[in-house]
Amino acid sequence: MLDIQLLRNDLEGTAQRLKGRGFELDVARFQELEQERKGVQMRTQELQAKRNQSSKQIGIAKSKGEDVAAIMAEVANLGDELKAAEEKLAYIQSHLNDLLMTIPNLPHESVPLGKSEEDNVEVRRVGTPRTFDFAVKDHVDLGESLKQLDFETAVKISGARFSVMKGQLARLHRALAQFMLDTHTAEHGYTEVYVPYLVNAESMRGTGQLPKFEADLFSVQKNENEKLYLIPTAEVPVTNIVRDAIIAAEDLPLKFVSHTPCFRSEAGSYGRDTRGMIRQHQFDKVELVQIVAPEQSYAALETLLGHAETILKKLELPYRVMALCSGDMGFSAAKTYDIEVWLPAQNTYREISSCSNFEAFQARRMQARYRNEKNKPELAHTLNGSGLAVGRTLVAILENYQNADGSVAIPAALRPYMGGMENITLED
RNA sequence: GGAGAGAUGGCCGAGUGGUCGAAGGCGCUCCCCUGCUAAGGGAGUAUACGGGCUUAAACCUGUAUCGAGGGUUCGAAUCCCUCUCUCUCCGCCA
Repeated sequence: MLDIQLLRNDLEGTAQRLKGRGFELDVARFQELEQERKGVQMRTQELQAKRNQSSKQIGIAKSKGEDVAAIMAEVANLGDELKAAEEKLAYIQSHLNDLLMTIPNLPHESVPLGKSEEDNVEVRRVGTPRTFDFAVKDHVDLGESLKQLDFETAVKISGARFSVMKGQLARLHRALAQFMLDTHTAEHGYTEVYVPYLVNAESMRGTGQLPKFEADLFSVQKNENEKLYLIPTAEVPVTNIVRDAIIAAEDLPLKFVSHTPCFRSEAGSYGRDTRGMIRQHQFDKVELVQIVAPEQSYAALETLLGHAETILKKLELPYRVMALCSGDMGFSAAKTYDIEVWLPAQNTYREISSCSNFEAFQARRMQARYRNEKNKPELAHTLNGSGLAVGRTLVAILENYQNADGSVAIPAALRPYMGGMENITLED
């Protein structure tokens, strides 16, 4: 959520900046609502002040045993107008709030301007894609011929965009998550957290998934009038740890890492990546979350990005870092880097991590604050990044480490998690 | 699932219809005292939003907020209704 003051003070300028990320702010509607709000709010408060004063006088008079009939009569006809004014104010404010909740974050000044993926800027490339002296298979062919990846059974159990893994491959999947968690806790100073996978609507609003993106979420009915949502990323429960909290300055930065499944209905993406594990309704991810003081958030974004990159370096997977352009960033982000891993079978780099600074956008929705030097509560900045998406990392390992005979070498960093095993081989 | 108790500021805790945004304590900030430390004395110390003033802050002023929402009333932390959560006991369960 943007600071409403920003819209009041510089509506045109803000609208212009939002245009840069492809969002058309309804300036006229905001102005209209805001003007109406001002008038109604002033009138409401005026009436409330009058009522409060009269009521106070009634109290004083009664305690002195005086007659209060005159004051009572005076205040009596305030009631209807006050009630109407209060209702109208609530109505206007809820509309203003609805409008505010659907406005995306402003891009940071360092974000390249652009309309789509095409305009993202490559920041660096690390590692060299391996050259193969045989025809590469994609992860689906590899996994299926190893008899450890089974989409047909997944379809039977659940439907499209799910997968079943077995044997060594299932273990490798588990090993990856363990390896990532261990690296971030032992080497990068993150605190591991275990969090709910079902969250309430308030949490989804806090990080920005609601109200705008309900269609992308799975939900379950908790009771007649309450829904719970399956988390699309650990970002939601982990960031909401600090919702409605005031954190002591000395406790910042907070650094959490969490391994969770993620559930996405991905409505609107039908037809994209229908084959394989790239785009699934359910996948595992290790997520990094930081809560920091505002002046530190951009430095924190760089280090968080580095933490995610460390995993790829240790796994010796070639990747590149992209700075997303204004038009390609997510709703809540002020700045985002994507890490893309090399996939030989697709002969291209594919997203495996997304690291963002949200500045105060989520914190404002969540009322997540800390005490600054003046001991005043101030909105914190929130960041997160995948460190990494486990399923896609598995895909990258299969494809990059494949051998001519269809077996797959296990990266050295993972072997301790695989009982010393060096290759994934055919299993029955 | 059954029975009971509860939810008040950063924390503890008083407050059952009126000058209550809320006693008292702890904590914190500033000042005084003290050779240092400890102890002591004094003052201050919620948040959000509106309006005024302002480059901004500070400040002044108003409104709202005592788990959430609704109701009664001129007036609600206090009374009524609904909901949520927490705790205790019982049952069940991994």
